[in-house]
Amino acid sequence: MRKPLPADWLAPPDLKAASVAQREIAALCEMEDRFGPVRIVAGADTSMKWRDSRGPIHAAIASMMWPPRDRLPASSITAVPDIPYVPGYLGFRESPALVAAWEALPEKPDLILVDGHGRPHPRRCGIATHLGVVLDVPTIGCAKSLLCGKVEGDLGEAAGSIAPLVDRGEIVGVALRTRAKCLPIYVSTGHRISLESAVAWVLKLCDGRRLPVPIRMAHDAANAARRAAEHHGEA
DNA sequence: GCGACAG
DNA sequence: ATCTTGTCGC
Repeated sequence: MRKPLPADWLAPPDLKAASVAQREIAALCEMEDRFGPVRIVAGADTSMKWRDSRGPIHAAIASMMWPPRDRLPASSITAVPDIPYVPGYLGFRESPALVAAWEALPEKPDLILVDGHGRPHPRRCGIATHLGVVLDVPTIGCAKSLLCGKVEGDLGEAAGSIAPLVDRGEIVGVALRTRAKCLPIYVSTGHRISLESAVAWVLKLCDGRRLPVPIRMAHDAANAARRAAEHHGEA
């Protein structure tokens, strides 16, 4: 059994305490491969009303069997976050709902691709790292834009091209051209996986798309949950 | 002090 | 973070 989670890791009283929690989580983040055979791979994402940073969010985790890629029923839940969106604190806004979605899953995934950064974060604790350490599950961060750091060198035009993402002298991730003639995505270690393995998994799961299929699946499931809630007269 | 800022 | 329609390129 694991040690019980510090309350501040998911519900700190203020952003000061949140920053302390992020440094604690970052210290426990593992950037080496530590997982067995992957039988189920998942994507995690949330949806909300446009520009409504205070209302409810809809979190979803969508899984597929690996390697046959058969999709499993997604787990989605609706909850009101403790905080609005604040750059650098996304984990505290979305992780509690994603943890609830995880707990509702009949079969737990062996690897989760998270919509957002892992290591490329001011305190090295993006949502992918946050969720990975809290759940003690291997996670990969996949973001569509930068929070911090800069891409070094030139990114090739071909699909599969990578360029290091450096922040304060540290390689925290890579810009990855998952598809020719598309903007790159930013891939990073979330927890219990190396950057090299993270890139390999993302490429395997993109299937001609800019974003990995599991993330797209989670995105669709979260949107479906939001529309279902709106259809019931909420918000 | 100023600017930048995942979702 | 969302939504819609048309349009363009491979």
